[in-house]
Amino acid sequence: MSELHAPVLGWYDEHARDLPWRRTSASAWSVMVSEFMLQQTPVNRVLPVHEAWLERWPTPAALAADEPGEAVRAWGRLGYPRRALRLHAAASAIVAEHGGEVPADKEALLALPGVGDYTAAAVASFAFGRRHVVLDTNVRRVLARTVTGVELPGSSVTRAERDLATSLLPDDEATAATWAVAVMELGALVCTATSPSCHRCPVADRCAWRAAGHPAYDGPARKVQTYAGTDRQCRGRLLGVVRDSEGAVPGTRLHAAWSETAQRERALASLLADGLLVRVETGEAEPRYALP
DNA sequence: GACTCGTGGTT
DNA sequence: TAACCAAGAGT
Repeated sequence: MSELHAPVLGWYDEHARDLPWRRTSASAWSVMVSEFMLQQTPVNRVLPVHEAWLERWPTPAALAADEPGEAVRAWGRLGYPRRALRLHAAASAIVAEHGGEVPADKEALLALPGVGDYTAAAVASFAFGRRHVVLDTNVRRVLARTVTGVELPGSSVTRAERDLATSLLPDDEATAATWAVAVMELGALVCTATSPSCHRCPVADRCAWRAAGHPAYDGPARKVQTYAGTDRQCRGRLLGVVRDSEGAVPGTRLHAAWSETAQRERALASLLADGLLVRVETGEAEPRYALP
């Protein structure tokens, strides 16, 4: 038992947020939906969409029976709308291959569309109490600071990092599952990226980064994600036009949404390639575009 | 590994 | 205010 366990578990017991997907009444499907939505997206923006989603599609079968375009529409402005498409595809796979029940095995979860190492471990751990290393940006930051003594983890997960996380995972299955969510919560609420609240941290007295005097990050420059004027912004603008419309939208509407032709055409082509939009032949000269 | 893929709040 | 960042996945 690491000396980090007891204080972190105790802190979590007292300070954990009451999130819908954490309640004992929450289904594995609720947990899985939350994990898809939380990929690169803050909790506060996920909450209302998650609630509406579960009310409309309480099971994987319910979602699979609906059009993928409806998932894209219900995704709203969460961002990265391909996640909506993948969640729909994952629901279909769960119906086709798992009898409509979210699988509990990490390997089975990993085989689903849109489920990577993090999400597979998170669903197995949070929904089914399985023992897995759940390594997200929060956990990586907490371990980087408390154990390694640096402000921030590197750009990608290293072998050493995974070994460290594995060595800290409690042996007992139930304790391991609670530990996973507790470390994550500590990173989300206290050991935050830009302004950590060390005075509220249960392991501040044994934090290597704090003991070293909070040395600043000195690794390679972290990539800054620009947005204005990018293809991503253009795609978002175009998809938004169709998402907020009743039926198929004529190309002129897209033209009005983004004036630069070359970029608009490129973005439209990529949206069609991703399956986020489909071309609807009208018999007229001008094609229309709709959700799939 | 490096890149792409949305959106909006915070500093 | 421009930069930073938020429970990653897929190519």
